[in-house]
Amino acid sequence: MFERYNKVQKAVLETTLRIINEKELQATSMSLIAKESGVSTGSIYHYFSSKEDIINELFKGIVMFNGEAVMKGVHELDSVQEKFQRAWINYFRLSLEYPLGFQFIEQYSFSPYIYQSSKDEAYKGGWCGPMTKIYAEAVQQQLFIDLEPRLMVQMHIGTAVYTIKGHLQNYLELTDDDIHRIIQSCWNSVLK
Amino acid sequence: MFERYNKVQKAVLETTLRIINEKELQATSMSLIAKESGVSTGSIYHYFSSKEDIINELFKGIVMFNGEAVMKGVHELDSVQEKFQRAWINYFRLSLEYPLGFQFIEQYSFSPYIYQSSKDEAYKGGWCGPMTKIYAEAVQQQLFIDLEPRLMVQMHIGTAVYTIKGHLQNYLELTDDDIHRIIQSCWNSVLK
Amino acid sequence: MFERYNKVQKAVLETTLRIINEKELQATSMSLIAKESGVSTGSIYHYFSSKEDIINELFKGIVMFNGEAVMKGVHELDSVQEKFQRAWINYFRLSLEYPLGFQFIEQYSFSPYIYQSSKDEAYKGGWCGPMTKIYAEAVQQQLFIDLEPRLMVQMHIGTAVYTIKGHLQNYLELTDDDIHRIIQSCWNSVLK
Amino acid sequence: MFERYNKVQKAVLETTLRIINEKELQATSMSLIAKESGVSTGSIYHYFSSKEDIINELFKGIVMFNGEAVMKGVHELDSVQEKFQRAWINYFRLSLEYPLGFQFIEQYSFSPYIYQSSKDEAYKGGWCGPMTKIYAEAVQQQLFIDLEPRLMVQMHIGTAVYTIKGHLQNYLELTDDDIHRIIQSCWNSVLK
DNA sequence: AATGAATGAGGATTCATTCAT
DNA sequence: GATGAATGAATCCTCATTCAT
Repeated sequence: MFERYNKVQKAVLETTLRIINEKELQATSMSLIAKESGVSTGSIYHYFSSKEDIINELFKGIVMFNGEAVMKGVHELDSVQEKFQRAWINYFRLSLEYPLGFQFIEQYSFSPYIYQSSKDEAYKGGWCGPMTKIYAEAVQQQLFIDLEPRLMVQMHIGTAVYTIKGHLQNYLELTDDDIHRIIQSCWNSVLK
Repeated sequence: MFERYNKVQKAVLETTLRIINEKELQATSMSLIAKESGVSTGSIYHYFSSKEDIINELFKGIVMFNGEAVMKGVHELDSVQEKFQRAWINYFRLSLEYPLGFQFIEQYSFSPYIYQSSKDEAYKGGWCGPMTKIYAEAVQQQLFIDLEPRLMVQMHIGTAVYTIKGHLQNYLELTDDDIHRIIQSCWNSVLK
Repeated sequence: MFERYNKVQKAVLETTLRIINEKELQATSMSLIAKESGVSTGSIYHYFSSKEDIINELFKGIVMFNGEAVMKGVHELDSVQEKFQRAWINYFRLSLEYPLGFQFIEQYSFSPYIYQSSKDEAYKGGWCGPMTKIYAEAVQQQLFIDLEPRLMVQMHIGTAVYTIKGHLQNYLELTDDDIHRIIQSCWNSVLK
Repeated sequence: MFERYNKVQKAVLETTLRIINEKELQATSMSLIAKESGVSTGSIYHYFSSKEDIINELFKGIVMFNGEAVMKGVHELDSVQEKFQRAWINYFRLSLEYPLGFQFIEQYSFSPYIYQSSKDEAYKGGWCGPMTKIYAEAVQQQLFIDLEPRLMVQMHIGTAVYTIKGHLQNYLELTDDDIHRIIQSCWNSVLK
């Protein structure tokens, strides 16, 4: 997930992601990260300027990774519906394959711990922009009702996030069939 | 919001809710709560057993309050669609009127800081159970497609939460019209 | 020396003064102060806002104390020469009786660790101002040569400080006779 | 100022002197010295055995340099008074020309950070010994009162140091005239 | 019941020093 | 000789909790 980083940074980021999911931010101490990653605190501070920096780098790294994964193979497709389906399937698959990344983004994307600059940078490399374009295209083709594309995307992100969260909390089943039906009902929900 | 509690507890809970929204959990220290609520730390520990206890009591208190508010006036209505609409409108109104409570629940409902027992207790007094019953009724009446009611509810909670979040973060507009259209698309999304 | 402070503050200030003389500022850690003063670090931070604050309070406390001691009994005297002699004798006695305070002021009165506000506050309660007045009086009475009083005071502070320092470092003897002769030569040095 | 050292040592010593005057000892980290001097930490440790060693070398280097400068041209002069005046003028000029060296010596000559061996070595190469000889000569010629020469030198070092300090702190003016008058009053202060 | 001073373990971070390259 | 990444003990400081008053 953190292929663009060097070995030490990768170890730190992966360890931090794991601990933060188990224990929350406040219980994720630098000394714990050091111990579990096998990197000394001194070295961590050689590669990251602060604990905040680690969290922000984590955020940006995951968002970038997700951005590529969600849009993978989407642009070669023809119809808006195919793109819509492929992108959302990608999103569900990704989230279920990398639940730690999913939960981290969910917990911290609205946190003051994440700098505005990280959010801005993330927006550029993330998938929300491209997804919004697909919806805009659907509106233009008069497939979708005349709602703000950003609003529709936000609605469906919510749908996806909450069903995935319910599943990861062992509260809901989520078969491949379920996923297809959820995506289908998202499509239907804004169909003209 | 915390009418069932005594004066001191109310002051502590309201102060904590305010600070935690401004500053995050880790920056919400007991001494700050004491100072801002005008209650000494000693007294806080007389009414709450720990900081975790305050957070959990906050969680339960808000969920209970929401449970009543969302289901207000719903059961006197006749048709499933009327109940569906009323409940969701209640939810949007409530969330926009009490954004602090909304954001707190969003941030902490999946947090390890909230005990399982609080979540269980919350489930009983919250609105998810009653809402699920409405959906089950709709399935039974063959209005809705044959999906697990809990899954559908979860989908629509996500839709509502994410549009409200987007609005509270100044990222989306959310007029009364928008809210009605969102609720309508939720209805359409699972319509047979 | 720190009678205006409470018991805990007094213990902390006295301990800090002792350690800082033995070991220097950088080796005077909060944990060492805590251990040696018998006050926990938490309590220290209850009474002082930071390590800097301790050092500054120490500075102000000593300067105030010295200000009173040096000028004790001076203003009831008649002639300028009597005032001059009494004040300087007071200064030598004080410095030899409280060598820790003397050395601290010497080491840190020019340090960036001491806030300008502390220095300003110290100037008001210290003895340099009153001493300068005595010199100005001597100039006015045409006893002293026509040099800036502040410059003459600074010269004689240097004389006193360096002879005391030399003595405290076991480098010079400093009998009562020596002190009288030093004060006499200061008097002579600027005599008209 | 550090001509006897090699290029790397010179760069390290000059950089350290500059930083230590700007920031104090505790803020003068090895990594900062390395960065600002353009010498890697590894290399610094090749030429100096520790941080203490740098500080001590600095101390010795400056004292040696001062020793030569203060006594420059003194011994070719005939009368004691000429030697006295020349030496003290040299000292004032030197201090005002190299304020960093002056302030460093002032701050650290009494510090535990400087080894006794450095102080001893400094004494041999410094100017205090030769200056004391001039005073002893004056006593012998019955020009000066019968005080210990070392005591008198110490008195006048104090006078010089404090007036220079006052000037460097922007607290006192110090014209050439002032300097001459100060030296004259030192002479007068111990004149028989 | 109410207070807030006292505690001290644990937090993030720094930095002199080492050592593999 | 030269480099600078790596180390981890030690730094200042915070904060949940206790308890004497």
